[in-house]
Amino acid sequence: MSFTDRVLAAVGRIPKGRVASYGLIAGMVGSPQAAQAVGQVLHRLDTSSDLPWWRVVNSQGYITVPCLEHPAIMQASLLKTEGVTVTQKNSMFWVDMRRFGVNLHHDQTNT
DNA sequence: AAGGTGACTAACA
DNA sequence: ATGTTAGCCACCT
Repeated sequence: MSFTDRVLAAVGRIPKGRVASYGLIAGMVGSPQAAQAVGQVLHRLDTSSDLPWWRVVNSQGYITVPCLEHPAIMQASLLKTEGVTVTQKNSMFWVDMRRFGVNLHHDQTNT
């Protein structure tokens, strides 16, 4: 299974209503230092994909999506739809990782 | 095959 | 505390 496939699988396991950082995903697939590569994978993700790409934000909890196909504002609203509180800070969208981060709280850690 | 890129991070100044 | 710089990793050209 390629790195990409593992990343996609990991993203797919992010529970609804919660978010994960690129770094966390990287760790989940066994490459803690590949956060940027994770972003790379999601960046290439097909628009028609059913993957919950919007549940991924950076380590600070900020939405950093330059992609016009998947605007930050879209990601923000998708998250809100799931019950995630998204705040606007400096014209940027932010999520409190302490409240919605996957690693904290109870987790869904599968295999 | 080699070099450049990016939805990242953590460390420094 | 904020702004910049330097590593890191897999994918694309």
